[in-house]
Amino acid sequence: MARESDRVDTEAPRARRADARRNVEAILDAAVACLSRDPDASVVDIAAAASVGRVTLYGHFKTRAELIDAALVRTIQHADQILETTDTTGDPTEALTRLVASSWQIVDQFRNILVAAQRELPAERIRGVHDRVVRRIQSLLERGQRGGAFRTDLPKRWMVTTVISLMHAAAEDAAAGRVKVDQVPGLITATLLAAFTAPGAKVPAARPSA
Amino acid sequence: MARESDRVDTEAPRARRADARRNVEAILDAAVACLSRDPDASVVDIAAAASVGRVTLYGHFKTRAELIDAALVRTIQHADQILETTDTTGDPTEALTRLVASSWQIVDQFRNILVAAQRELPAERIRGVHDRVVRRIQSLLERGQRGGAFRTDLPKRWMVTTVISLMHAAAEDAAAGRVKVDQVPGLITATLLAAFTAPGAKVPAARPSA
DNA sequence: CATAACTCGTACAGCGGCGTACTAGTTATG
DNA sequence: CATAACTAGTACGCCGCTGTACGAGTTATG
Repeated sequence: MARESDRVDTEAPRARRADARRNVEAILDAAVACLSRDPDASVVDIAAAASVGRVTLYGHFKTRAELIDAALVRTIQHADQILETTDTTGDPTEALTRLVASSWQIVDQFRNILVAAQRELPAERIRGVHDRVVRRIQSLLERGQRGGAFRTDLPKRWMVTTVISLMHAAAEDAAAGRVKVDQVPGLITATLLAAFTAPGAKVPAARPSA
Repeated sequence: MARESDRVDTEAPRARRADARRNVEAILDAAVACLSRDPDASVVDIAAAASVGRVTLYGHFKTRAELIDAALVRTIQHADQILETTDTTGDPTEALTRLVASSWQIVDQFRNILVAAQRELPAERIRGVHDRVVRRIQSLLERGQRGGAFRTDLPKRWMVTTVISLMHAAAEDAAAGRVKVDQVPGLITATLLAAFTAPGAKVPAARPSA
């Protein structure tokens, strides 16, 4: 079935007026900001933060779910752009280090958006939206496996899960002040590089990325 | 300040009537069951599941939060009992294997209770309740570090976070059908044993626990 | 068996969020 | 400049959940 929110980059048959487009942007910005602070932020909060009447908001997004979906898509696209500029070629261990450094920043900033989405949107929708970024991780892992840098005795799915879950866990620990933010990427990479080493092989030393 | 729910194993000044105690048990059972299915389960749902009037429920738990707190405590105690019977002596890698096998089952069953608690209860309360079980993991890790089995270049806190987060991630993957339940403990241990190997050292082979 | 403990159902009040009508006003755009 | 697009505000109606009050019935317990 077709979703309205598929028109993310395609445009409606009739061009919308300039101020309308500006408002939609403001609403999405506000949504991202509010939901990042509080995943339970209400439509009222978001409309207020966007300096827009609540009714106006409903003019652009039929329901709260649709709004959150749009905010999620926007965030993911933003993230994907950043990851696009991250060099994932060369030595897989170093590439993983770079990828983790970039990804974690995003995860840390926007994880609450994901929380909001998980409460409002069906699970498969969320997976669908994350497809590109997951694929990015997966293909790096596969390349590392083919080159012998990463172990091949674990399912690829599980390795991806490991990467993602450690980044989220680190974000929570950082938010709770349990670890210092600037040392987080180092912790994640040091852990992942070891975790992805085959039994019997020697664990490579993690090198700082910055 | 003192909490009402501290009277978990201590008893009230006046002994309560037998049927009252039975009802409280039924309510707690129902709460655990309902919240496991849906972390947003309402008081109505829980009362119904316990075959008890909603008002009766309120007679025992002043608020929804108090009920969830009690359900959480009950679950943790139950978990702690199971972990109590798990042998964490001997070779640390094997001990970790056993501990993960036991713990994961619990996490898989009851993670939704934690979700409910996280939405209703203050974070420090949740950490407080988990204290014993976290300590259990931590002391095993420390023992492994002293014996040279586990790396010492990562903060203990982070290693504990890694253990816990992988178990939760695995539980979600299992619930989504992304991995088969019976191979999950193996995946977690294989990953953890490698992750906890020092750079330059060889990763030990994971041995099945069952 | 008498009393206190406990339970039940219904009903009510409050809250906050969601989504919609309606009217009146403003502003971009051809 | 005329029209259509857009916005604002207010005011509803709806819903579900929480917590409380009441009055009457049941049951364990000394």
